[in-house]
Amino acid sequence: MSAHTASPDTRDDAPPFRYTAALARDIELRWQDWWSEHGTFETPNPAGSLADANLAAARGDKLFVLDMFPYPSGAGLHVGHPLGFIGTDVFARFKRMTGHNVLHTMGFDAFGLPAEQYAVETGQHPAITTDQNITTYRRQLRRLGLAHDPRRSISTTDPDYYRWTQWIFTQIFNAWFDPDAPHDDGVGRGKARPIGELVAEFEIGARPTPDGRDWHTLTTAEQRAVIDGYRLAYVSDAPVNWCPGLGTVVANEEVTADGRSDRGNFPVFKRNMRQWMMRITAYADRLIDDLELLDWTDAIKAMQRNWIGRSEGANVHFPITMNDGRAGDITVFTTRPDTLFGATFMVLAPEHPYVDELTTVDQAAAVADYRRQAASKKDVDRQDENREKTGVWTGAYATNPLSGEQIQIWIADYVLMGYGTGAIMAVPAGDQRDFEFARKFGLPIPAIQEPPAAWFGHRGIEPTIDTSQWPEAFIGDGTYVNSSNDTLDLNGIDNKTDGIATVNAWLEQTGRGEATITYKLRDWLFSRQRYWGEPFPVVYDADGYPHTLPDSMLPVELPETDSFSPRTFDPDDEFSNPESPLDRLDDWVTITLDLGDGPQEYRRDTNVMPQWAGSCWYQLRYCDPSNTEAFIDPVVEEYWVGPQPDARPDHPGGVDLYVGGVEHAVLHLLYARFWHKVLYDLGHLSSKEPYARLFNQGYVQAYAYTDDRGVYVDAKDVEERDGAYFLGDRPVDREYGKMGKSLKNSVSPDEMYDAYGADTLRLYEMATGPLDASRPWETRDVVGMYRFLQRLWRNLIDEQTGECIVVDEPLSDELTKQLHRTIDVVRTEMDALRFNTAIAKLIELNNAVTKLGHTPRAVAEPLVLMAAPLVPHVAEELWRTLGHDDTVTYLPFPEADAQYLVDDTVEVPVQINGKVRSRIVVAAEADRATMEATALADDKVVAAIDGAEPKKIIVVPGRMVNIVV
RNA sequence: GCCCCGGUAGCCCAACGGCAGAGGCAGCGGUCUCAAACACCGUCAAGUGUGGGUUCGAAUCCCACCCGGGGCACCA
Repeated sequence: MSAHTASPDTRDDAPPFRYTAALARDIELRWQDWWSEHGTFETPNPAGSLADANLAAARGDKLFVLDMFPYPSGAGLHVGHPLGFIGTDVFARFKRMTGHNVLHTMGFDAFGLPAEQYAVETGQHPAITTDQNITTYRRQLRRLGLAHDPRRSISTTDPDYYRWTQWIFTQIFNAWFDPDAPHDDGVGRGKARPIGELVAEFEIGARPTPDGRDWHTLTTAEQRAVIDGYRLAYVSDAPVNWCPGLGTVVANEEVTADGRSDRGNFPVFKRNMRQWMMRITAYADRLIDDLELLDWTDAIKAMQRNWIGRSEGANVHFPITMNDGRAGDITVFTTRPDTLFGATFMVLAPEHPYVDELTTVDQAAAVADYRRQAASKKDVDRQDENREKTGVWTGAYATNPLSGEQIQIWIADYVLMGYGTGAIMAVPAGDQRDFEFARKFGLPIPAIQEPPAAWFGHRGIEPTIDTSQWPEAFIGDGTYVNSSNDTLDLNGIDNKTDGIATVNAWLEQTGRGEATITYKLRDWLFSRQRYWGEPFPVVYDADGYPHTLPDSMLPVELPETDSFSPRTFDPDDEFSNPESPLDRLDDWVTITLDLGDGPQEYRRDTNVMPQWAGSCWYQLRYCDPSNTEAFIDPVVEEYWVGPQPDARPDHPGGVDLYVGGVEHAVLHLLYARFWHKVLYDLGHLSSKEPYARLFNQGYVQAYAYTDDRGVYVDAKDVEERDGAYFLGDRPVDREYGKMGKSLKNSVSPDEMYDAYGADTLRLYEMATGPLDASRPWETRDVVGMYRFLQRLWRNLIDEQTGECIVVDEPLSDELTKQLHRTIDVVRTEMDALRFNTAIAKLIELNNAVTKLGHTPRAVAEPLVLMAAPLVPHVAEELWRTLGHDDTVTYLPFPEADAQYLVDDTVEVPVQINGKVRSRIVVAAEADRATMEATALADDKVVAAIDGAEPKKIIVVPGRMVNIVV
């Protein structure tokens, strides 16, 4: 529907000074140059290289507005990308005009898989493609007229930037998590401390070594091993997600629900490998608890809570006897210790280490067979909920610690080794999976709670504790039955909370178990076997122990090489092995350094960091981009992102407004919060959270079309005929989805600049709906905003001569009122990011001016100033035309005079029985009695009531009257 | 299955529990034009997804359900 994007004014007889696309282009390019030359959007800092403390104070209160870090894609921008960028720009510009020192800039998240994949596809070095893409992005963003401070724009690929990413890594590596350390604010415990303090505790014997030996009797290597086991960044040999199709391992957060990589959609396999991990699990509680301090949507908070998956319950020890006669116990994790009396069997994951030691001779063949089957299944398949339950008995028994009964030990693949302890107690009466399993294998299902009558009612059965009558397990609050032993009695308790507390106390008292918490969150797999990322600032000594490099040796620059392509494999080749491109660079890998013990030969780490590393702290660098002494000056940090106790006593600090899509809920947003908290704990930051307020913008969606093979075709080439859609002669099917490359439904902003100009595009994107709503792109609707700008222009400028035609005459009372009401609403709506309603009010005011036939200066000037955040170029031009010579950027936003916001008289509806039957005009401050009397005297009301006696009369002063008859 | 978000005119969207309409698109009629496009002026348009409930009064609050979008899911 390329025809739609042609400019509406293609004729050649347009008035010479009409606001056309060509004129808009001229104005926009001119002002963009002017802003650059004058450094209009440069924002002063309180200290450091960008300091101008006086100017900062003059600008007003600080405000940090941030867009999610864009990846500069090779395809350039489409009109969906800038939705959030324009929103933050309008907000930031508005706030500048209401007395704020606003920090707003944009850099590039240019390391990582997408950038590298693009380079591999195009056969060019990623450094080249990345530079090109950033250049394209900068051009397209500049063309939008975004008021960014260009001095603060950074790229994660700049050595000056990743020097500090590497420095932060060394901070994390050289730190450990002390679960007992009190927080700085005195509330709660658990924080990161420098690793040196741990060493000191071992040395003076304040902390016992893991195996109890005296620290000083350990060999140096043993001491290293102990210390490394505490670090927040550590090398671990554990199950990781190996993705042969990408040639690298990836984090849990990068694996989709169906077991594939979120980049490239390749299969992912669980494999034991030696990899760098980040101990994010240590922060699980704080990452959940501090969500309370954040002004984020409930949806995002829920996603983070869900991902961290904190689950409170108890570990319970079930005594067993091994095949060799040794006594032991199997520990299970349960969230329902109150149902322990109903545990009639136990299920181990097939991989559980005790299986061999428990399986009886009779069952050995069946168990071996089952384990083989389970091993051949992928995790994804094992987790398909609809699968029929399978499992085999090991032949062994455990003792239920509460009932004392002997219960069978089974293995089944619905129990996962990676969660809890890899073993469960099965309570078939109280857990649906266990219920199904017990039914299938004929295991006992004793009732341990009596469900409420309603439960039976819903299922159409009579209340009974004979579970053979039950269609499913009962989960909820019910009165306990069959739940007592000599020292514990739950019978009669009617709710879970009390039941759980009672059992937990008994477990701890008797040593049979203890209350505990488990998490779904795993440690963050941090190394990638790729080229295009930050090298680890790590070398290994002759004994294989890792050392971080001192600050003076940073950055570790990514070595130049032409063989940057990773070794990738058949995506299904599970048993392939990663090969990092840096491994091939022998000259680089081997290095002689003096790390304090004299020159020695070391081997560099050849992994690179994941894409998410650079985005964990970029907003801090925006604050202080050229600091060579620190990643951020503490004074600057406190100014821009420090806590604001005036706003609320427990304000955590962080960016004032962060706008981006919802897709980073458990990736970037979780990792960034984690790094921020570590840096806070180590005393480098005053803020404990990176993003105080998060706003999720909607997506721009568009129709997409598939041909008869189901392949997407270019939406631009599709035509509509008689309600059907065709590509040439071939009919195509219409779909609808997020604009982008994959659906081939992108519209480029360049097309919009050519047809209408950037101001129209900005206005259209903001007018189509509230910022958090997804909306369809309709190119043919854009013209509405273009017409508005043309009318605004025509109200101020003669289209034939280009002269300013505003007149100096007083405003009518009516227009004065409308102006002040508009100001009032526009201020409120812009402040709340509801630009669509602000725009509607401006159009209304402009339409009123149009009707006047001439434009008084007293309305023209505030109209231009109010439009300025939305359409900055044309606003600057009109402001010039009005005879001023300053930029509108820092002019005060118009203020409404309260006296014009109230009416002397109001028209209010009169309802009879809730239906509007008439309207009356009363004084605005008329009291109830006056309104009631006026209403009852109204002709239509008299007629409607028809002599009936009102039963009740409701009067809302200034609003309405309702007469009930 | 569970958790979020949303369903108002042909379309996109407004509406402190109080007159369903601010704005835009499309449609229709007109002005301009040889004609058209552009521009301008005017105009039409739904009773708010469905069913209950609370209330003097419900798009708005509550309950159940339907539809669309997003997230999570043998998590013990």
